[in-house]
Amino acid sequence: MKPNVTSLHVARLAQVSQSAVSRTYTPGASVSDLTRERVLDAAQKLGYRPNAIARSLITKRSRIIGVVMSRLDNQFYPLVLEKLSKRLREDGLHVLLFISDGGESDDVLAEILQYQVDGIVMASTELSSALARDCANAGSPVVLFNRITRQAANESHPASAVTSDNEAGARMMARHLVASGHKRIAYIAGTEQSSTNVDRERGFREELALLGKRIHARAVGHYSFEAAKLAARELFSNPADRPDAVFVGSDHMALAVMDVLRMELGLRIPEDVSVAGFDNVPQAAWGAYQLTTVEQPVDLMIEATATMLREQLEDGIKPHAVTVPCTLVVRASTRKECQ
Amino acid sequence: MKPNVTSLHVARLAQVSQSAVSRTYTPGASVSDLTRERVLDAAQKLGYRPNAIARSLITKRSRIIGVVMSRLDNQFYPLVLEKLSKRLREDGLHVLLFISDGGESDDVLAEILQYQVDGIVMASTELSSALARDCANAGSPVVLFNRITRQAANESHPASAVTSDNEAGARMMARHLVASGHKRIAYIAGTEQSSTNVDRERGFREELALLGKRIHARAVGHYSFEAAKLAARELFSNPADRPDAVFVGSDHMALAVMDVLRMELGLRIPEDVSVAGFDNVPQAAWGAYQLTTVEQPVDLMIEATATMLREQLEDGIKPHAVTVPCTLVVRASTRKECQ
DNA sequence: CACTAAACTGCATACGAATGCAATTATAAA
DNA sequence: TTTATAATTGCATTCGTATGCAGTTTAGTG
Repeated sequence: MKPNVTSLHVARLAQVSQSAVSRTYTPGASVSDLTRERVLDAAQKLGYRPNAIARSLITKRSRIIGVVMSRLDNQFYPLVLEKLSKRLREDGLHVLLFISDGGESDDVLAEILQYQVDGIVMASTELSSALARDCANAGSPVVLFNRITRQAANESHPASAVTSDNEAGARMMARHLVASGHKRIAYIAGTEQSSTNVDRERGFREELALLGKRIHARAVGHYSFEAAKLAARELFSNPADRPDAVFVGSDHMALAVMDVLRMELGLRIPEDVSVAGFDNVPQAAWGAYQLTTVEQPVDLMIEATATMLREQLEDGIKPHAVTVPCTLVVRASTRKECQ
Repeated sequence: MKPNVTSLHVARLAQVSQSAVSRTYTPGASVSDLTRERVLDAAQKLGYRPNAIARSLITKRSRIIGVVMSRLDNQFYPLVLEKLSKRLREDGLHVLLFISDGGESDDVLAEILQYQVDGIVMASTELSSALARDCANAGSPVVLFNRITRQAANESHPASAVTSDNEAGARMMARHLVASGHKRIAYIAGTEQSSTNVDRERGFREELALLGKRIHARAVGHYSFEAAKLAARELFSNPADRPDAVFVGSDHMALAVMDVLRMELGLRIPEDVSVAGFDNVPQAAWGAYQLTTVEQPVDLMIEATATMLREQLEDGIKPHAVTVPCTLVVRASTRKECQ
């Protein structure tokens, strides 16, 4: 049923050795043009394709990168995935995808490691020290994407990290909101212990403090659409003390917040309340939202990820952390002047 | 640096043969409890993980499914990907992801086949006959997801297909729009030669005909956000002959259309024009859009895909086509009564 | 207690390609 | 033309695990 054609079959037809066939498909190996031609000819006739599995077994390189994600409902991540996949393909790498909702990340990692992946990109969970050690032992470089652990910055820690400058981004937003005259500025957090949230909240809080302000009200949205709706209802339940601006920890949540403010509470944006987010997902630019936000430079982050993987794979460079700059994107969801 | 621990190392430590180690990790193999325990013990100590690559080489099962996607910007697909990945994992299968923008699907397929995948899910392109043959020769069942070829329905063709009943869905929408009194009904097509568009457009056209109506105006949006905007501008450029409803070939495009109608043309939805889509992506339910649409039952489609793969893998069942029913989801973007 | 069946174990080999090594051939230098 | 050198080639082995086979132990039965 599946009479796999192997390099040996090709070799026989081409009247050369199996080695010659192998060398034909190994860039940089020593084969004469004549031999190569005969091999390719025979391969063509037989419909031969080198078996990547067998190759991996002996080279100890699978050319597979394990990518762990959760929350593909937040458009930020599908875009990352798309670009990452394309970018890695340029380096001859392929993506083995795992969707993990958090809890079972240990199992997921075990499965990934079985496939002898050349590297791992984690865009879902923080990496526990135990897991990081496992990966290091397995010889698989790990890149944390859009998250960082305290240890990752530390040279001795075996995981790299790529993040945008979340703290600086949040500071920009703080300045923007204050400069446009907002007085009662609220914050809706993502997952509280996540590094992105910690950094964004810290930057926001500290910059407000520098400007003589403070976070007027706060709720937690866990980076989830539904939880963000609840958070919005909570923050705006008391009309007497309603925020005049709310900085939301991610666009995904911010869009949910806007829906609640407008549809449920009948508030106008930005006249009654300004809303700002973080990420700059495509929907933030949609006409009905026009969300002011902080852009995370996905392309740069992807490039950094790919570079880091390659460096660690080929040059044995030590894991380290890379941070790329954010940009403020002002749209119509925050008002310019405010009295 | 990467002193891979193999079954042989475990065997030595556990004082058993390598076979015993292998059998411990092979469900259904014959090992005594004592032996298994010793093996697991030793494995634990050494941090052993079976090498999936080596296993695949000999079993000729990689437990990898190649998934080809494009357009992750259309939220429908990330959700499919997420659910598919989770569902396949339940069957012990993993997803090797490829993003293809169309043209290079031949190359992509070649790379996929090198990994000896157990099956392929194509959610990007139609499958050319040549490629289908390649896959069949390689022994990899192919499931076309949300697309179908004429031949796929044919028993002799080597590719399966999972689709929703696009034609019936479009018919529902035609009835809905006519029943609510719309007179000048436009259609914005997706990629014209795609099976989804062909089926949707046919169903829509034919049902309108049954109701004594016809498509009043038509443009093409290529399933792209930007192209849909152009299409909307084109259709609504002449105020004298403006459609009073537009059925858009996908939600992704429909949302773009709504933006143009409201932001650029100052039209009210649904008072001035009704808009309807297809897919029922999460954003369709968002407050600012509330898009009437036809729901494609993703869960059923995923289940059908997983089942089909398993059947073809394990039971050698022939490829075939599965169609699951759609549902009309009426929201606020289409008006109820119209005079 | 004897005897058959079942469960278990280890040996040896296979999966398909890559690669060090030695042998051979082609090329360049003298 | 001769010799030194580089390029090419095939042989044999290796990667880590699964599995048929034959031998051994255990359990089951009368």
